[in-house]
Amino acid sequence: MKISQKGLYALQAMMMLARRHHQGAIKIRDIAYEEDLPEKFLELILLELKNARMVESVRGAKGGYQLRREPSEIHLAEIIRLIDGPLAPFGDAEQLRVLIGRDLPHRALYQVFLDVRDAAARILEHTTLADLIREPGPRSGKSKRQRGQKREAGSILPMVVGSKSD
Amino acid sequence: MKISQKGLYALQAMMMLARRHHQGAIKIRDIAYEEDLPEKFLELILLELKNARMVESVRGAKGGYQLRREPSEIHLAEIIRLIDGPLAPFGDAEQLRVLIGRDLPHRALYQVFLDVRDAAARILEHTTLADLIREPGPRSGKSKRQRGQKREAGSILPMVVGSKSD
DNA sequence: ATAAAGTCTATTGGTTCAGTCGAGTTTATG
DNA sequence: CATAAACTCGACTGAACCAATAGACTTTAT
Repeated sequence: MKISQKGLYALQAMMMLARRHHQGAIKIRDIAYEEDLPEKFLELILLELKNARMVESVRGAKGGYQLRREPSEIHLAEIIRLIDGPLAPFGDAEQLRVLIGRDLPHRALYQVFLDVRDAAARILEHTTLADLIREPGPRSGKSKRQRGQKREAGSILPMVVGSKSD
Repeated sequence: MKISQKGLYALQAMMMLARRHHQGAIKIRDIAYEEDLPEKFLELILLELKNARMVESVRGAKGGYQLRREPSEIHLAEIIRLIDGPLAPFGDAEQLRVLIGRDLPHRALYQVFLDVRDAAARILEHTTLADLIREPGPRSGKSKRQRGQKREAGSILPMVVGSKSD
């Protein structure tokens, strides 16, 4: 799964709307300005998010966009699937399961692909916009971890300084 | 990370060479025929794999390609990085670490991206061609799991029949 | 010599990506 | 009720990338 520039913009816009969830409709222009996104392109993205019923629009003067659900009810996987397609690194999960069943010489390979997609899904289907908008800055060393959610797992692991892993 | 058709071809070709690792150089034509890959395109891919020192070529009549290392020493991540780039779903690991350090409003988002790439890396950097070429068919219900390697983890999990997960 | 094989550069047709334009519709407000 | 602010929607574009092909060239076994 590759996240495109458009996908990143969508995620940024949704984070911004989540941060201002209490403030009613936010103008496209304000989102574009604050997140530094191309306005016309953002317009297109918000339209898609609206058709997918993740946000709603208010038309006319004083209009704008707002989330249709609580930030804690919007998972990153939804947004990414909408804009960039399936989470699997090749094809989609259903297709991979078929290939694992039919293509004997390559089934082990497709099983690895499916394992990778499952690992990504486990993360992205459990992380919500609400998870992303707490602790805006690095202040306050210990922030309370609510409900045993994962998060920060990667950053706790010992990290070699010049790892150059990619 | 998205695996392209070209990336899949590369993985298939490498699996085929791993299966015949004992047989010396294999002709491009034979690989193309047996794996059903476009011959001229495969030629290009093998050249790249050669420049990356994963395979070596023998020129002239009786020539062909063969692995340069044992199948158990060739990790899927190497092949995928060569053909399709970094494992991260956006940018690469180094870049993400910089963004996590600098882009405070979005650091949580980039951390999730990094978690996804780490999850993929854990799988793809530990799976080798040797892992893929054992048990060609579904025969022999129990195959010996060597050295506590993961594998098959996904397929053991309870799977809802009509999951439609992507 | 020559046929069989890999090497290498160029090119092509198609698709996706990132983004722009502009005409249209809706609505708050004076 | 005029109008400006805002969303809606379809068309379009240039660049990059993808999958694949073509063809000339070099190397080597026999």
